[in-house]
Amino acid sequence: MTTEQHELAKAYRPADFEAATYERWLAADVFAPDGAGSRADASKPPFVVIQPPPNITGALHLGHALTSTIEDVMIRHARMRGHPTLWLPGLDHASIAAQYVLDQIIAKEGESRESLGRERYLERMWQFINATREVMLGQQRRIGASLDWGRLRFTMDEGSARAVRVAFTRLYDEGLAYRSEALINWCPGCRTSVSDLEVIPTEESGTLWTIRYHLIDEATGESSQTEWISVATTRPETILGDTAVAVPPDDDRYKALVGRLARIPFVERNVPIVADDVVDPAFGTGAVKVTPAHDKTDYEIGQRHGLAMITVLADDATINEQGDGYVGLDRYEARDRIVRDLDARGDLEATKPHPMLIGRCQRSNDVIEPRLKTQWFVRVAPLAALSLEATRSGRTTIVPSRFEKVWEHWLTSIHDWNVSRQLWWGHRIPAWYCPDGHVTVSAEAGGPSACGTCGRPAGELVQDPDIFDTWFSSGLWPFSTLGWPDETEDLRRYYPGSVMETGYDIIFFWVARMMMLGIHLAENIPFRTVYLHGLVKDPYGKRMSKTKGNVVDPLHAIDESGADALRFALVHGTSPGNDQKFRTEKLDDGRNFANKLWNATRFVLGARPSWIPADAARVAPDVSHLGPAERWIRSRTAAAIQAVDKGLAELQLAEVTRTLYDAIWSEYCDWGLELAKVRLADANVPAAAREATWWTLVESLDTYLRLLHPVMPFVTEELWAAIPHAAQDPDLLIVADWPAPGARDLAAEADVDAIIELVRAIRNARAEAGIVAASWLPVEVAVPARFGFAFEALAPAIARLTRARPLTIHANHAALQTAAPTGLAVIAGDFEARVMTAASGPSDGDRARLEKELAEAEGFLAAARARLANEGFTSKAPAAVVEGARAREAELAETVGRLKARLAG
RNA sequence: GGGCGGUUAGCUCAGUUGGUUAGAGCACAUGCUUGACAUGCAUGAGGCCACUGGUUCGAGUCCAGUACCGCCCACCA
Repeated sequence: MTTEQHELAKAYRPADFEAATYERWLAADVFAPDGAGSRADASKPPFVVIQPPPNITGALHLGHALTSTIEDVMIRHARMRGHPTLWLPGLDHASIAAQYVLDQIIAKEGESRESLGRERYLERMWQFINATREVMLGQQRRIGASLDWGRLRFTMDEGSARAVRVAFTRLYDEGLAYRSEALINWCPGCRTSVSDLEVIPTEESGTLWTIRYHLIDEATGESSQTEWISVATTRPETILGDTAVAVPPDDDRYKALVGRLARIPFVERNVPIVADDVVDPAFGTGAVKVTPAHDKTDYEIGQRHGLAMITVLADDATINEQGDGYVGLDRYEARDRIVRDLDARGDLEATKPHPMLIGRCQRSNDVIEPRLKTQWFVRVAPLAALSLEATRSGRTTIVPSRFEKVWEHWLTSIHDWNVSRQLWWGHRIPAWYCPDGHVTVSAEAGGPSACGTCGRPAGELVQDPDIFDTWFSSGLWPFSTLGWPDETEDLRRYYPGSVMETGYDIIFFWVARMMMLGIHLAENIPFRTVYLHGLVKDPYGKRMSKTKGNVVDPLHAIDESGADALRFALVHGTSPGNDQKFRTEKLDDGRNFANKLWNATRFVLGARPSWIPADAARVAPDVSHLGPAERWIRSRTAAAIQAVDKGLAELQLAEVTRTLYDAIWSEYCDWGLELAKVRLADANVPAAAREATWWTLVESLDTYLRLLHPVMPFVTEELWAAIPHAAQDPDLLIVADWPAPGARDLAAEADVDAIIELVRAIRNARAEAGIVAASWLPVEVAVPARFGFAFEALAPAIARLTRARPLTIHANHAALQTAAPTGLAVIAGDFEARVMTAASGPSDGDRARLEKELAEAEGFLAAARARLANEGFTSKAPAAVVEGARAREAELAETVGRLKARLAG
């Protein structure tokens, strides 16, 4: 195989290659599990990630970028491990959200839903989404998402449409979907019903009015002027629909009134006084007006007591013909008028401010009105039970597990799902009504040929004008995208999915619905793992929103810092289920890291021993020529592989970036390259050894690029193309093999770590003493026998890093003291050194540093001794811990002794 | 009203099953154009781990409670 010699630019400029790199992946056809460039091992189980299809309403935000990145990390990792991977792209038609956006757009053009009419409105919608579609898909490509574009799906395409029809028909036939009049949440702004989940309880200051309902005199049948019952309400306009007054069952104040009648003002209706447990005697007057058609609790009271249910609001939240005297008034105008009129009648007893929760529409923010409507519902209890069984049995696990509690609670107290919406953009409910009122539900694309009950021809049937809740089609996503209801090869192979990844904010909207519908309709759980990420918040912990103006545009971030930097920033800050605060400085960290890696690679390429050809194929370093530094590098790389594997297995992705950032920057670059640099340039080192050093650098770099690829795919692909490859390597890193775990070399790690500590200590002494950084000074070091070999091997590098000239080695401390009675004293672990300054004896600054070190060491020593003096510790702590404490004590005592000796001398 | 999460350096966050001296990045201070990298290098300063009590030889870590912040759920009109 020929290695494509890729010239590396001097500076890291992501904009110069990211787009081209993505094109190379596309051209190689590596995203699809069965693509031409796939190196998947068909015998391995497929790895399927289910992506929440973003709403086709416009631009993607940071939350989308986070989702795409996390999923791409999972997919790329699985792909490199040789699994056939499926990550299916898609878009959601987002019926209510899309209509809301489009309504605002056409409003600016002076149009409205009504002025356009259904057909033209829908044409306009297609026009709109055709424009946003490419923009949104382009954004996903820019972030590097390796989605299988050949399988792109849209929730309004025919595949989804058919799945919706079949799913609903099946539910209907099984009695799990039904049409009924019930109290639903009505949004006057959107002119549609919405589900309970779409109602946002909002803390607001309202008013609590206490009003009088006069009792009916049992003798005369007339409204009494002396007897009344006082009720408290926050919504006086609903008086018009009152059909009872409810009191607590055993309340002495009201016992005698139960069974009597009260007169509702304005509409002059006589209603019963009933006793009901739900009434709290401590709230308000202890008596409550009952409006069954406009309040959830009242509705239940109404059902229990067989009360009339009178709807007084029209679809636009004005008072309808039931509200005698107030017809046509807006609900709030009617409220004001009614309060005034009550006051005028002398029936307004009290007015006081009242903090309360008001339900607002998630989309339009309009105040939701509960009201009676005939709607389609899905009976979810049996489906919820199946979903609970799936998580309880562990067939599906939720990460993080604390969300299982939330899941349990919601699914055990779930209400039937109102699936019909009085909107236009969406899947039409496949129900037809004949003039006799028969209902025919049909999965046929063209509708039923005749009424299923009486046989009237199709021409006489009228289809339900309503459409489905967006989440109904989203709920079918894991299987509708694989060809369901047909028993396709894809469905067999890729269902259930491996991981369903999304934000915790749509656990009920989407995750629970997929689970319920998947288990029932596709007859298996839709996914084995639910991974929930947190929300991306602004630097102050507030939700990002356009109205707040605190949004960070992912594309802008990519323009500024590169897609890899954005991905790094997002992954670095994420942990399962937890929100992250995002500040743009985080992008700098990612970009700087990529830049560091870029330059490290340039260094390694430039440090190639001249006799190795530039296009040489990769060879493993000759182990017989490895020095301590090389062994250390390899061992640290092996440690990184372990840590990264662990992080990925546990879905602790921030652990992965942390590990790699430290390993690459603080270990490989700061010490690995610095130590190797000297050896590579040292003419005294045999060629074979220098060769081994270089191949070690290449080998570790190669491993780090592979490990980092899932998180930072662009820069790693670009850099990988420039380094030597092994014969079995593919052309592209994206399909290269994931690194195999290697063995640690703890002896080498211990040696080099100790030497690093010495180098740091010498630098510190020099800096504290104010020695000019560039000056070279003689350094004398006492090297304990056990470090002898490693120290000698690394001596040239140590000399360079400490600016020691010459660097003289002594066999023991006594020899050092004799040879170098003066100079800056450096005591680091078992090493002791002297930096020979011109001055003789410890200077004041030197003395201060040593005294500080002594005080510190003495403090630790005292603590160690106290611990060991504690009989409880020595008898109860594990032997290894006690042993460690003893060793620690000895070491500290040694250090203290040497510091004291130095200060005395 | 019920439940969940958070509280560790100025800021953003790590901290494995309790065990030597609590870490990182950014910001800060000082000094460096050291032939990969100033998007950098070196060195340093900076923490009563929210509070109270308990368990333990030993607590940032486990338990109970408190405070504050955030979120979810819920039929006080």
